[in-house]
Amino acid sequence: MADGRSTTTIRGENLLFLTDEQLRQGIEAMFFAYRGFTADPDRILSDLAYGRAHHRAVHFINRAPGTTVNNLLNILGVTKQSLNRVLRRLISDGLVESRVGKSDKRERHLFLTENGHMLERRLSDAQRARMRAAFREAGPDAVAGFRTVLEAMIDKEMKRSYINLQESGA
Amino acid sequence: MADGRSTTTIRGENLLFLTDEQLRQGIEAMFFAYRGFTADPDRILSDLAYGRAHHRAVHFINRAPGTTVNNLLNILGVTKQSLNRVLRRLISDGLVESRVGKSDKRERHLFLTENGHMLERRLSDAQRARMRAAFREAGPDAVAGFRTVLEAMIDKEMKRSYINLQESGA
DNA sequence: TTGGAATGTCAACAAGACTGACATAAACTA
DNA sequence: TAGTTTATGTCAGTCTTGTTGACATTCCAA
Repeated sequence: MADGRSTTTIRGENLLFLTDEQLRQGIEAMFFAYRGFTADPDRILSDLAYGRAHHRAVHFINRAPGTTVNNLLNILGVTKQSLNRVLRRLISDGLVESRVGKSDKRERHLFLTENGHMLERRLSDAQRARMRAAFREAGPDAVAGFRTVLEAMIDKEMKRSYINLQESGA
Repeated sequence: MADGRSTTTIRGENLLFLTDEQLRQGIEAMFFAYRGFTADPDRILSDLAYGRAHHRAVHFINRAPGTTVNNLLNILGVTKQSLNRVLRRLISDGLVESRVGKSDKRERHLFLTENGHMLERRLSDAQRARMRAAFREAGPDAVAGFRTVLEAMIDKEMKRSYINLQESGA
């Protein structure tokens, strides 16, 4: 399992891409790439004294306008106390609006304000720019593979949230 | 730039994979996949009251035994004070050994102890298991694309650290 | 030999995650 | 209708991990 050669060939297939060495390289690529992935938004956020938590909230509220706090909680995978601190700030700063639900008045539906949309745009433009450059450099086939592997790596528990989001966006 | 169709075709190429919609999907896949990527080690770490910072330190000390604190700093991209706290704990817990440099006594060279190696193995086994499952499911061509895109996403500043590491491991 | 640069340590603080306890309002249900 | 569950918010306290500032030690070069 850990000698790096145990899965070289099984039933005649060439499984060299499953060696521990290849997996280690994948792990390190993931580590460094994620740093790059967050670097540009992080710079914008730190100027505003916001953090990644605010970025995530703004991103998903933009993606699913009117989402409830509870739904956002499930997507972000944090506690309500943690999310609440972030939302409170975004609301008091006028970036997010919270509306009491019509059918169920316990729920709060979340929307970006005009200013919220402006920040979301700034952040996603920066993040997309790097992703676009990477996609262009790698080419369409590599991009397809990238997506395939990432989706296979998503936790089963989160897969539904991810799929719902993708479907709603198409 | 943001309407999702502006880069559809340039010079006759089919650049549909560079639309804002495709980029957004890549961004969300990256977000959810990274959560999966860290989930298994995180569970092990929380039992031991360690965090991701400890995992990262143990990983890279294992990859480059005898590395100096300064070198580790560059790889991890945190301040020396932040790393120091993590290292102090790992050293006092007997997972990492720090040896004063022979030629330059200001430097500390870092090594995993027997126990350090055991923890590293537990963590990387867990992380590799998920990566292996994803790789196997996606197949070798997708894995190649995955690596290509990730490497194109790494910050220029960090590219050298990444390359050095990859070369040292081959 | 002395002053600056490199390296590492300690202290204090902040963001953002966590748990636990509790309050409120609304919805559901027996 | 009374009691329970659900959704949300808040307070308090803790932990990890990032930050800056201050400082000690060591090395090297002017």
